[in-house]
Amino acid sequence: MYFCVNKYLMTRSEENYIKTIFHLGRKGTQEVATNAIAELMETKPSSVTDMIKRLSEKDLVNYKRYQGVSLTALGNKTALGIIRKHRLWEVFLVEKLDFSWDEVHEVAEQLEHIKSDKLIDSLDRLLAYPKFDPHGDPIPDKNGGFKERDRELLSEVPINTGGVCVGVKDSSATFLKFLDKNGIALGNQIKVMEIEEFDGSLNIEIDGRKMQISHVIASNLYIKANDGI
Amino acid sequence: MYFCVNKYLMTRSEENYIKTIFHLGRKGTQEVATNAIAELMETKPSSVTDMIKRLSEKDLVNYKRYQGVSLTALGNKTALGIIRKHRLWEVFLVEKLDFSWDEVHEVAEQLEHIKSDKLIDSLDRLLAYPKFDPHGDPIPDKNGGFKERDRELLSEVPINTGGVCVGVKDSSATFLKFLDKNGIALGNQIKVMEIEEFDGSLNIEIDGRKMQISHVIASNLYIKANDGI
DNA sequence: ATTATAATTTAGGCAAATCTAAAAATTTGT
DNA sequence: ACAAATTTTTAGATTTGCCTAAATTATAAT
Repeated sequence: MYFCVNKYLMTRSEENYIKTIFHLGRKGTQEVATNAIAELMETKPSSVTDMIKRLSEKDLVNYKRYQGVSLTALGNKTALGIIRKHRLWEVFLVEKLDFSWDEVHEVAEQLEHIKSDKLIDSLDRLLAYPKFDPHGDPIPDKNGGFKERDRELLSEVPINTGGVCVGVKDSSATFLKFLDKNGIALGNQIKVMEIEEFDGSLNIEIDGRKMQISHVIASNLYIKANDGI
Repeated sequence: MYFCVNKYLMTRSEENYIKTIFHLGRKGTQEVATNAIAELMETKPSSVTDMIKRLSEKDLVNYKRYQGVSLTALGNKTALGIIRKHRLWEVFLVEKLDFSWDEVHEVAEQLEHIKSDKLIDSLDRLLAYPKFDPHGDPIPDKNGGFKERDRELLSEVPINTGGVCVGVKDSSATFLKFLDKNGIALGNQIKVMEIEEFDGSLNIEIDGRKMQISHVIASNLYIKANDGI
């Protein structure tokens, strides 16, 4: 068993690398490329190599030169701890401090590095143990466990499918503000009425109101299909 | 007027130095000594000198070699901003997350460096604009204004004086736990019954209950004298 | 299969924030 | 007032985390 010896010894930067490697590792199942990390973190590949070596020393990642990198069990647990904190803080900001969902990310990026088990567990309790963050992403529990919700991209479902909007794939402020402007929010009932062959845009009915959205938009919205359809 | 150009460009370490210089500057009205800063921050005088030069470059402190250091108007405003954040977070931890008053300091030391005006102003609102933190220290408002509450050390008041316990001078966990163990808390009515000549210890009546406390304890408790006594 | 291209790593350097050891300035004691 | 003690600063080194430029390895193309 791991005793998280280094849990409180990690620097901010190390934590950010672990988080990034976790996110990139989700997509493909294979090793994460140095360049991919560098691009996402807006840093240089050489800096990434430096850091990977340090993380490797600490047994947070598996690393062989030129072969990419992957999280160890300890690294994975660490990542889930950071993501838990990030998402709980996001819920706090929206629920308790009236932030909008496009404002939370930046502040949560700072708050996720605060080190105190008691703090985060108390926050969890204050928020009544939420299962999802404001963008519909699942919040790991204190042991790092979480289940991906059963959901599909709106762009992937057939005509006449309806469901509840439960999440966004792109959670950039730009996209979220666009959704606000167009009255699209989590919890809305969405039904696909028609798909335009020409450009893939969709005619949808959202909470009774008809509108047209581009394929790009649809491919960034998750819905949970209604039962029995 | 200052436009706080550097407000969001300050490092954690710089902020900690500014805070320390502020606290040391309160006591005596004169310049703060390098050694005093080093001792309080548990660092070496040479490190302090280095940092002071950097702070001086940024116009946060007045500095002349060998002459000690003092905050500029900008430095003072910066310090008050950090203290505001620290104390608001302490209130949050106690009021919303059920921390005890001896547990808040460590976590608040981390939270005080989070950079977001919206965050701290919303927090202020959530907490209903508290005027004092859990140790009875005043919380600066968003412009840095605050008034020291009218209060006296219990050790300084004459026999038969009574008042409400409104603060502690030493807010170390050790002292606070001692107070908890002995049932002394902010809000208690305290009256000085007798002062022992030999060692300066005090017989007091606290919320109706009689007890004896040492001079050291009394010199770390603030009371607000009852009106009309 | 060999070359061209792309990805990754190494080498060497820089800034922040710290340290130790030594030098310089100030303060104190008599 | 002058030597001794104390305080403060300088000089030079270290660690983290980043950079650029050059070298190395892997991958893709013909």
